[in-house]
Amino acid sequence: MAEKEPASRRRPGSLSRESIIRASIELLDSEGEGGLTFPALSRKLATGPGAIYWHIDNKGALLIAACDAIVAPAITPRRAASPEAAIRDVALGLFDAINAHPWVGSTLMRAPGQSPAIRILEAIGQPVAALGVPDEKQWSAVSALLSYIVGIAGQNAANAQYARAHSLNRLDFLTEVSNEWSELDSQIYPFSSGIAARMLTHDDREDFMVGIDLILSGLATLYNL
Amino acid sequence: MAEKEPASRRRPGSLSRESIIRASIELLDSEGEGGLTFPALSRKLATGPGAIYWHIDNKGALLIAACDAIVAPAITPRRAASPEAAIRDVALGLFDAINAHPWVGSTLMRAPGQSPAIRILEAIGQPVAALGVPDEKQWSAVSALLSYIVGIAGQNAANAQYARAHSLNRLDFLTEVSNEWSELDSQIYPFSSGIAARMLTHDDREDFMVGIDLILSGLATLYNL
DNA sequence: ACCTGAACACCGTTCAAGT
DNA sequence: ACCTGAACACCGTTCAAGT
Repeated sequence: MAEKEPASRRRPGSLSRESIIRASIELLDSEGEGGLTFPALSRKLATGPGAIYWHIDNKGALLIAACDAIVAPAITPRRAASPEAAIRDVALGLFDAINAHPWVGSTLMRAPGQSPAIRILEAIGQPVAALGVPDEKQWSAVSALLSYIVGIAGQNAANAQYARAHSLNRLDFLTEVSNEWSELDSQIYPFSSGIAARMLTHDDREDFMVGIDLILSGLATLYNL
Repeated sequence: MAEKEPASRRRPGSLSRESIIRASIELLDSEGEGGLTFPALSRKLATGPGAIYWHIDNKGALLIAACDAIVAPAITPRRAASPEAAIRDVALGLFDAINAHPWVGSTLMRAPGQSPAIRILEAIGQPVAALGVPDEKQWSAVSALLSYIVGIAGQNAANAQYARAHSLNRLDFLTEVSNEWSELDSQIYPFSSGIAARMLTHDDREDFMVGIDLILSGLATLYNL
């Protein structure tokens, strides 16, 4: 029992990759995207920036690791009734996770091909294949779903970021957007000015799922599923 | 003819909002997303940072203005044969513009509700309405298309950014991604490791249009168009 | 092996001073 | 009205020195 920990005795709460990631997530959640800085992280961990660099490569890698720690549990597959249901589960799990941690949205967007994105690719790819989409069409189908999800994620993140920066709650934010749009010249922007009112009452989560359903429906039609 | 210019005689090539935006675009195109800095911009314009701040609010606004200058001409509506064709025109115009100016992708993503995004909303909203999508479903339909486009845009930007940072051309970049994916454990990542080979030959532009067609097809099915 | 913290290079923004 | 450029606050990263 003297050497349970790998080759070292460390003061309790000492640094580790995991503790750094945990502290980063807390900082990002409480302070927003701009909250993760090395000074702030060093303070929170009661250490110097150099110590952090011993455990991680750089800030980008830290962000991706933090993102991965949120994404992975959000998309763990439940037993779903059908491939469509599995895809909806993954999508909803991600949407809710990103809603709770908006910074995940912008990180996800800036890190295609990295491990969080690959997890999602896989979680969507398997049910898309099970759906019966022809082999050579699977990539474009999965890519469309992934891009759509990431697009929503990024915009939600940007909206949350804006609202935070101006310390607006959701309703105030929506009211502001709605007012701006309704003031657009209705000759030049008939659609945007006309849709402004609906901004106030729309449900992000429902709208998100409509997009998923549109793509799933398109897959069924185009490939006779 | 003495007072053609508004209330001032300026040395040729003097500062103006337009000249600043033009220089910014040149910098972003030639140096990538990180290329737009006030030191670099000041040097290019042979002035000091303070002078630039006389004409623009801050860096964010400058990025959005530069983005807008690319987006606006990219989506000017041609006479299209059908609403579907109009939507495809807008989507392709944007895709090509973002391909030529990858930084537009990440800027677009970070500025929802701003003028570049509203232009796109309008350019897609009008044909979606003309398509016959019921009034109360138009927002979710347009939002889905917009999010998909923005999602693709952001990922393309991130990929271009990565390739530039590692000075890889497109083929080298794809090869690297393909190799990474093919080395994934095929027990845990059957889809991703299986699709790796296709990475090398896929056509971004075609895949992008498949996504648009999936959504359009979904609209036709769900709303009996 | 792991941590400390000063130092470096760089950046966005401000502002008193000029014309 | 418009420009100059020094100064400020802040940040990511490095590294010689410690334990």
